[in-house]
Order: sequence, then structure tokens, then C-alpha cells
Amino acid sequence: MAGKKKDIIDLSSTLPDIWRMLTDAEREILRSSARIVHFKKNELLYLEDDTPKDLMCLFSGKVKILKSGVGGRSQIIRIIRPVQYFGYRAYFARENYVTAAMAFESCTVCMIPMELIEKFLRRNGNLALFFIQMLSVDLGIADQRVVNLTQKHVRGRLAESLLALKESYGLEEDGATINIYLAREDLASLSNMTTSNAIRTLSNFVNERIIAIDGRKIKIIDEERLHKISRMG
Amino acid sequence: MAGKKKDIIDLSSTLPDIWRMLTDAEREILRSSARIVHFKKNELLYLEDDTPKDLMCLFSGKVKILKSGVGGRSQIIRIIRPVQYFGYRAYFARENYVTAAMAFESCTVCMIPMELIEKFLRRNGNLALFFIQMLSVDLGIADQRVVNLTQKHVRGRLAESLLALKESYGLEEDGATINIYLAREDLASLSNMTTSNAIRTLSNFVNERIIAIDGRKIKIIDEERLHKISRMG
DNA sequence: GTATATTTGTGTTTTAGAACATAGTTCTAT
DNA sequence: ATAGAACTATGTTCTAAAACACAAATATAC
Repeated sequence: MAGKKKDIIDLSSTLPDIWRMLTDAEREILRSSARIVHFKKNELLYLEDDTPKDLMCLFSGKVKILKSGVGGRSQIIRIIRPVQYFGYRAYFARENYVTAAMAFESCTVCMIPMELIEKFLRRNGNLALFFIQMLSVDLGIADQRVVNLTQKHVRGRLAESLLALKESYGLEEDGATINIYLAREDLASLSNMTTSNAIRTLSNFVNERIIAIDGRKIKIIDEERLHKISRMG
Repeated sequence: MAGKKKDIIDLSSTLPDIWRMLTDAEREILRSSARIVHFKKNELLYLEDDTPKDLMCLFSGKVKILKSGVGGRSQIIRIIRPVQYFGYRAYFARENYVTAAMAFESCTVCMIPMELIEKFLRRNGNLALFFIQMLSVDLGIADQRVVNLTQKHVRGRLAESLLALKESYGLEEDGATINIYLAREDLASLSNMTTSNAIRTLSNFVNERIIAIDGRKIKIIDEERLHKISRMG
């Protein structure tokens, strides 16, 4: 893990969900234990099989959660946007990480020791419910993802990924271009297909006037059609 | 939902995990609120889009959790064995069910109102952690399942399902026959393949002396080879 | 216990998508 | 600024698994 650097950051505004649920004493402990860490593009935040130690909260930048599969072929399991918490599942399951996390672009992460979080939520029902709810939502998404990735065809999966990227990272000032700079390979890994197929299908979408591409920048022209393709599979 | 019938059951021995974490007063409330319900083979415990109301604990029998996908094609997302808790994710996520639950065979389920569980765990850190841990483990399994179902080939997926069934429901007295009576269609739905492919691959396994089949009963002859096939994909 | 429906088994055809090949283009590091 | 690496694009071939078809065997209902 590289690029550590301590910053002065107002945790009350950057960790709104958790901060709100703590007592003053807990806030003081949190303030002194939390670390702010920077990562450069393509740096790993944690590795598969690492022991989870910290709850992470992405302050800025974009992060992908990866999982390596059969024959080392890795796929993107989910993407993290500011301000989202991540990296805590394995600790709670008493496992080592089964995924890795990598920065799509340079980012800032707040790290809070999981022991602290566990101690807090043991006596704070609201905080416990907060984590229960996050896990429950994520589990629902994971179940949905199983069905989507196994049943939808290439076009449906790619359409879905484009919509998910738009949902997570939003659009640029033009109100149409997805606000992320992504290699075709990443788009493929997110949609569970080969890079060739991502490229081919992307240019089909261009021909059909559903999207427009300028290098890695993708502009959504006909979102309704994208939704339809995603729904139909 | 059909087949309700009240029984006298010793909750302290049938709900060991949760019971152990409660105070006497809470136990009394739980005792008076919990209902025991029977379901016959193929009966639905809950439906997709139902509003979740109860935490369910499977006392006896076998249950499958289903999710309908593209074009109504449904697949088995996970299987429940005694004594496992289920049906609570959607409540915590403040969603309706995105899955359905069906009895593989006749079964007995304990239903506990989720409002009660939420109240208890708000002031009981251990209980909260219990749910956090269950969700965390299940989320890890779901992530693994995404990779397995999308990257492994038919043989690998079927081998994996057979091992999962053995893990969940165990073996019969002969120490080799998987203790579940399952249609090929269910086996296919669990392994994300067509029924034809499940049948075909199953008879390939028979020819290779990896398993033996007698109607719907499957006997594992060479478990090591099954593990290997599952691992290789 | 018999009739009907469902499930199982197997062969054949079709197809989506992977694998491979190769060229042009765009990053990125020095 | 330039060389080398990585990425993008597109055509071609190959293959795993779906789709389809039908007969035989079992289950289930009456």
C-alpha cells in the first residue's frame, strides 16, 4: 500500500452517515484513529487474501472491486463512488479478502480501524442497522447480478454496464457523456465479456445511434433504448 | 401462504443462535410472537415482490430461493438447510422481496416478526453482529457465485452444484448418496444450464465413474475428481 | 390401478460468443 | 520528442452450449 499522506479533513462533513450516529466521545476517538490515504491511478488499495483491517470510505476518485476467477481471469464485481463505504465485508465475515480493490483514477480514501467500528456498533443500534442495511442492499444487488450476467446476452450486459456507470459516476457538463475514462478491457470485465466483444458491441451501438464514442469517452444518445436493451437481455 | 399450524416447540433448542443472545424478557416476547408454519412440497413460502414481514428459520425440510430473470426464466439462487435463517434481507434493505422461496419437500418453518428482530438488535450488539456476520458471509458467497457461474463451463458448474448439495444436505446412510431428491430441472436451474445439458453432463459423469445415478438419487463415487472438475471450471 | 402429465434421455441443428490473427492507433515513460 | 507498450478495431475461425425434436420412462392425479 503506497502513497500515504495525512490531511486535515472535516470528518463530520465527509463521513456524514457514520458521524451522525456517534457520541462526542466516539467522534473524538474516530478523529484520532482515522487515516486519510491517497492512491494513484491503478494502485491497489487491498489485495485478494489480505487480512481486512480498515473500513474504507472513498472521499474522491473512482475504485473498482475485482475478483479473480478460473485461470486467473479477473472480473470487476462492483464499482465504488464517493462517498461509499467498502472493504468491511470480509472483516465481518471473519475471512480474508476474496476481492481486490484498485483505483480507476487517483483517489482519496479514509481508513478507519474495523475493531473500532465493531466496538461502536456493538453498543449503537443505529450504526449496526446502518451496516446491516448496506450489506442487505449489496446482497440484493449481487443476487440480481448473478441473474443478469448469466441470462442476458452481450448487448444486454453492455447496455446495463453503461447505465450502471452513468448511475455511479454521473454525466459531464454536456449532460450526456459518462463521467469516467475507462479502457475497453475494464468495460468488458465489468460486463463479463471479451474485450473484442465489448469493442464490437460498442461500435454496433454507435452505428445504431444509441451512443457516440470519442476515444474512451462515451456519450449516451438514446438512454431509453439502452434501458430497453438492458431489460430485454 | 398455506398450511399454518401451531405447534409446541422448544425454541431454546431450535433457535439456538438467536435465543442465546436474548434476555429473559425478550425470550418471553419471542415465544409469544413466533409462529410455526408447515409447508408441503412445492408450496411457496413467499413470492417475488411480496413485502417481507418475518424472519424465517427452517426447522426441517429443504427450501430453495428462486429469482426470475430475463423472459421469466427462473434460477435457484441459494438453497436453505435446517437450521438456517432466511427471508430477512429484503426487510433490512427496505425493499420488497426480489426472490421467491419454495419448499423442495415438506418443511417446518419458524416465523418471527421482523419488527421484533429489529427492535431486539437495536439494543443488542451481539444480535446485530450475528446478522451482520450472516449477511457478510452470504455476500461473499454471492460474489463467488457470480464468478463461478459466469466463468466455469457446464461440467464445472454441475460438479460444483453436486458438491454444494452434498455440503448442504449431507449424505445418506451409505455415506455416498446425496440426501436430496431433485428433478434434473432443479439441478439445471441451480447450475445455470438447460435441463438437457444437466442430463447429458450427469450421464457423462456416470460414464466416467465419477457418480452413479438411480433415478433421482445421485451417489458420489469419486469426490476428489468432482472437486477437481469444479476447480478447473 | 389406470390414464395423463411430467420428466428423462439422446440425437441433430443452430448460434452466440470465444479465440485467434493482424493492423492501426493512442498512451506513457524516459 | 520519440520509442515502445498497451489499447482499439475488425475480420475469420472455432466451439460450447442452447434450441429443437422425439421416444421412453416415471410420476401424479383421479
